[in-house]
Amino acid sequence: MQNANVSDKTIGRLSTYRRLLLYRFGTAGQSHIYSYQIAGLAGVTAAQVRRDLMVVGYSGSPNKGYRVEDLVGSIGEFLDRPEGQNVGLIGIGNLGRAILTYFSGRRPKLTIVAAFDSAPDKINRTIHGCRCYAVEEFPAVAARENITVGIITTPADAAQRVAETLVECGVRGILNFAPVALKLPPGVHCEDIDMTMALEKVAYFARKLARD
Amino acid sequence: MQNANVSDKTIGRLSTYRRLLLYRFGTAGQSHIYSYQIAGLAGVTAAQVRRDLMVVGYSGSPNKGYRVEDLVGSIGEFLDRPEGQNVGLIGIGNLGRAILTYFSGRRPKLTIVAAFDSAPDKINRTIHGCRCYAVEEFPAVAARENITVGIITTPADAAQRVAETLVECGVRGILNFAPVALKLPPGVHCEDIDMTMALEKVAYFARKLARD
DNA sequence: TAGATTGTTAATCGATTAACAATC
DNA sequence: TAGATTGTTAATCGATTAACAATC
Repeated sequence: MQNANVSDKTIGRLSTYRRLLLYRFGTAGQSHIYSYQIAGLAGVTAAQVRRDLMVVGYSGSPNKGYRVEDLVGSIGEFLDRPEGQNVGLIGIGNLGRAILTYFSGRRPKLTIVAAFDSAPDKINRTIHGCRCYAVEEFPAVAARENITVGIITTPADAAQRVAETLVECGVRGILNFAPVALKLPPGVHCEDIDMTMALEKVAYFARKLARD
Repeated sequence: MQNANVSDKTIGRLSTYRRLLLYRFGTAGQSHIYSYQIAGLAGVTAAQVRRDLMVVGYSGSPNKGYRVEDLVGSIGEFLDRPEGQNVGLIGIGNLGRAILTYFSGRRPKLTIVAAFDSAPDKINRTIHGCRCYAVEEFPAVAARENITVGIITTPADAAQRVAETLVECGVRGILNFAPVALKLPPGVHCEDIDMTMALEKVAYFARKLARD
């Protein structure tokens, strides 16, 4: 298999490039784009962009750059599963609901097909087109809806237990908003988004920069 | 000035350690803790923890480890401004509202004191104890409330303009949820949280791991 | 062709890891 | 003391950057 281990950061940047191209393509509509133009939009170096794009196997043309349409297609072939992937969200609090709204229709190949919570008053409803279930129903729903990706927006103390359920049901990718380090077996990829940590970091550097 | 340039990642981990200690301290209540115990909770190595803690200038004791209470205090002295810092949020959409709720009362030294939007129907209200203003009022409110940190939850096309306003008003730290690379002058720290990118990354690796 | 770009290799940089000395 | 831990230095690792050859 080619490109057996591509850097986590490279995948992230490819996702960013594609979105910028889609946005740019819709408005400006230029047919070709240079690495330095993508770099300017994404806030990275042109060499970085070229190196990342080599990973997807799409070659640019010297002095003409990259064809926008083909490039978007190639990144899509590389990043997406053609038939799409279904996502389950666990934890229907304020953050969970915001994320349901945020991702609704944003990426055609990634759909949040079901949401789960342990509180009885939150289940058997529909939020932004997404059906809500009890956590106990996850195995059945995951199998029926073919859920391969999970988003955890539960409180910290419930996250580990939820993660274990997800893994047991065949989920290999987890986006974790709970502020705990999940203990997961090998073969499961977890991406953590810790908003409290991010805000404290920003506050620290703001304070430090203000002193100078 | 000692420790002139501490790694961005170190600051983030220190924030994580503190929260874990506060959580742990409240429930378990042990007076001392070893580096490997913190490491286990945070998902890093013990050597990493020791190196990070040296940055805050708090020394542990061989064979006894770190005093939990003193350690939390030392990290606080290092990370926080004693009188606290005020935060402004711009963009009162679903994500903005979720973040207002999420940070409400979570960190005593960091308070979101005002929210801003351009839509008339969203201003002059109070959401979770936070007053909402028109974006044009930002300079006046920021000066009055001493806002030094900004959270951007606007759509992508408004983010750069908003960021420039923040910087003009003396904000030195920005937490950016909009999926664009903000062009900022030196002396301003920006932390990006790109949820779409994170989900696409997770989906990619889930797909890749499922193939193996 | 000349010029500007792309693809590729070597050098640099920074953070992490591992090994060791110091300490209670 | 012996043992287990902490603080410190050197080695490793990986990603990024810079330099260069290839190409339209």
